[in-house]
Amino acid sequence: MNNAKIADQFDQLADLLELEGANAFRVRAYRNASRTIEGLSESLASIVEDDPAQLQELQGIGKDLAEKIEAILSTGELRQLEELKAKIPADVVRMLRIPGIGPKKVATLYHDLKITSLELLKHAAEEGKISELKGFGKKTEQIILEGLEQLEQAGVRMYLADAKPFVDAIADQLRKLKSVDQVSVAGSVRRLKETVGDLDMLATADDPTEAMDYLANHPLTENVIARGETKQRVRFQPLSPCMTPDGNRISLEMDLRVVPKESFGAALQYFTGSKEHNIVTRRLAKERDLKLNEYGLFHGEDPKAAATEEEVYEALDLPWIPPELRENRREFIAAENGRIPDLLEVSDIRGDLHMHTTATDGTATIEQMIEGARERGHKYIAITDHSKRVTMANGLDADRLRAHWEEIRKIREHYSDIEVYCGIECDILEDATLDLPDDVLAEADWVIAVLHYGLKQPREQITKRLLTAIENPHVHMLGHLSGRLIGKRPGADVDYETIFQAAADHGVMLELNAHPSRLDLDDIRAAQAKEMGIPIVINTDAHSTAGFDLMQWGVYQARRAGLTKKDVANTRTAKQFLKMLR
DNA sequence: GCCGTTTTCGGCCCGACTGTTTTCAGTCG
Repeated sequence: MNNAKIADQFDQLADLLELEGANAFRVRAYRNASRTIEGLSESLASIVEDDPAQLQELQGIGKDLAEKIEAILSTGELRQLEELKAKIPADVVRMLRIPGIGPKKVATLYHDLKITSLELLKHAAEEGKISELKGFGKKTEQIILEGLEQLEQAGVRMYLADAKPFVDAIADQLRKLKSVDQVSVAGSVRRLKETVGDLDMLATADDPTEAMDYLANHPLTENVIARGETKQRVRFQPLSPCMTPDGNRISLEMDLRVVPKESFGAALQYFTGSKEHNIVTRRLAKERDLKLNEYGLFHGEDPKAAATEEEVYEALDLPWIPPELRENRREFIAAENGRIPDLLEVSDIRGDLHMHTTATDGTATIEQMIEGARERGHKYIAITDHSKRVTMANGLDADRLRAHWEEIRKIREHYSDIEVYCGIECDILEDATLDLPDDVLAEADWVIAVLHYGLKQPREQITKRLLTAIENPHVHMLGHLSGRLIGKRPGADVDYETIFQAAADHGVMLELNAHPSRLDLDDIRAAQAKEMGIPIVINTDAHSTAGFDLMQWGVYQARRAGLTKKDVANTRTAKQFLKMLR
């Protein structure tokens, strides 16, 4: 039973309690606990094994929830959850996912109309039975019918890499409007989350009409969902490309908020979120007898801070907190201790240590890759083509690999301003052996060990395979660790705690693969690796020279993990980097 | 259900917008 599953049980219980009309703060307690658990770097199982009393030291976990965690760990389930699941049909919980419909309305539909499935809900709406209920009307019926259509899409998120250029472009367009003063992207895009659900935009203007009209009439806008004095929500036409692995197009929605100039900082702080972060900032305001909202920080009617984020945080006795860290994980503790990290920048990266050439599945030659890396200012690179098991990519056996390295050695003679290492992306086979013999690996400057096949093997076997690689003295780094893709296709089931401990013990580095759909090391795990002192390497896995440009997405992920220049190995000079190798 | 320089009770962030209302509850972020 891992942390994610326990967190999920608490989330499910929160949904069900909400439907039961439980105290809203009790529901929130479960959701808070779930979030705390998700953000934990240590597993609950090992905490309990160590000392169960430590559970109650976790944020938002008291006596009751600590007992529930222990019960889940020992019995594999949560009794209250099983009881409520038996009582309330799963489709009733699914109804909560319909936008505009919440727990109160779902409970009414369930209790008064005995609607127990999505099918019954559809029929009831079509027959006009829902609008007869008190508190419901024709419009609600319409919302339900439309919502049912979109239920498949609900909760679908888009890659940051797809969303960000789009939102940035809209921001630029809004900036050109006469009446608009400042514009900033906000929400999860500003926080650089790896995937985003909807888009948030903030503008300042004395009169919001022009900005709102512009967005409402934008060629990519499908329809306006809501429009008020200061806030407008629109749905865009389905964009391509989109994030779903099966190629579904998704419609994005954007909130545009327009506030007066003098409120820009407070509004940006509010609109950037996260919601959990804001709950804390507002509580901190309250403790100081102040009130924080999107218009400013007020003492009674007196504005204390509003124009910039910096002054809002300062008035709360906090340093400015980078948006990437605003998740109410550890940023407030860090801020109080003056330990907000100086986050990694793209320009800090000096080398890229994972790339392919025409020798296997790359589209550029060795020379072209070296030239491309030089153009981007890299001081060192490793050419790491595939090993033979990856037949699809024309993987290299020992003989071809040695010839390939010989060629690299010849070519690198011509470059004095960039170091080029002879590397290999060596597969860890299903039987927990490596795809190339030790004597070949020993000749390499740089060895990446990766899983490509047998990702569905049980956790024990996957973990054993990774341990084999870590224990091989020639392996320097574990490459895209889990094969994880964002979206529907799950990665391998890995015992991260064991792997990280072994990597720390053996001096093996971990890769943060910068490909936007394959950010293998998520921010929580990257933070954990940092805590354990394991060097992280951010690579692009470039298959062409254009592939080098993916580096920023890995850096964004690293920033969310709170990583600094010091935590990332390939910010070092070539000489320092080589020294770090075991 | 959690939490405590208002610590074992009584709080728990705050405002915009919509739909169904006649002053507000529900939902959302």
